[in-house]
Amino acid sequence: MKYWLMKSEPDAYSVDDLAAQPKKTDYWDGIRNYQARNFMRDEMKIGDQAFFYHSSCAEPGVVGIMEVVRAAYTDNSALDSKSKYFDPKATAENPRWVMVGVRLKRKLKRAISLRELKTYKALIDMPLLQRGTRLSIMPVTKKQWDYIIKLSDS
DNA sequence: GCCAACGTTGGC
DNA sequence: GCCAACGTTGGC
Repeated sequence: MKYWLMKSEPDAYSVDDLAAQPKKTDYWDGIRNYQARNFMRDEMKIGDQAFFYHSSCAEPGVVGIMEVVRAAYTDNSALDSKSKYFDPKATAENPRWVMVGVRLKRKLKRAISLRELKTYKALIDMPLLQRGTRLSIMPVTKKQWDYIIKLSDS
């Protein structure tokens, strides 16, 4: 089982939006970056755990815990000319983009801000904290995962 | 709103 | 296949 961090802008889709879905389950669409797509397509499996991360907002940080409930499948928003995620180069034969199904397990008892994450030596290697990293989906090690869970629960 | 960093595009 | 131009991300 692997661990992940998935970014979303709360103005567009927040952890509370996911919490409001039936069974707190939804799909994670709109990923238009190859490296992030490849993580979903090649490595994400049912049962994997993922942090819900709020980006581009007043207090960026980790806010929730999700579980992958469906492995990668076609992101049809790429084919929908009315979608904001429309990709003119995507075709039915080669849709290019995939999404996964996710379920919110719970919100963290205490959100862990980016500002706080940066203060811990144990997390120094997280890609999230590396200068210039813009990946919207990135792997998290078990150590980092456990460390953040402990922070939020204590 | 600014801007550094990075990814993608497209002319050559 | 190079690389300049452009668009996007995302923290601040």
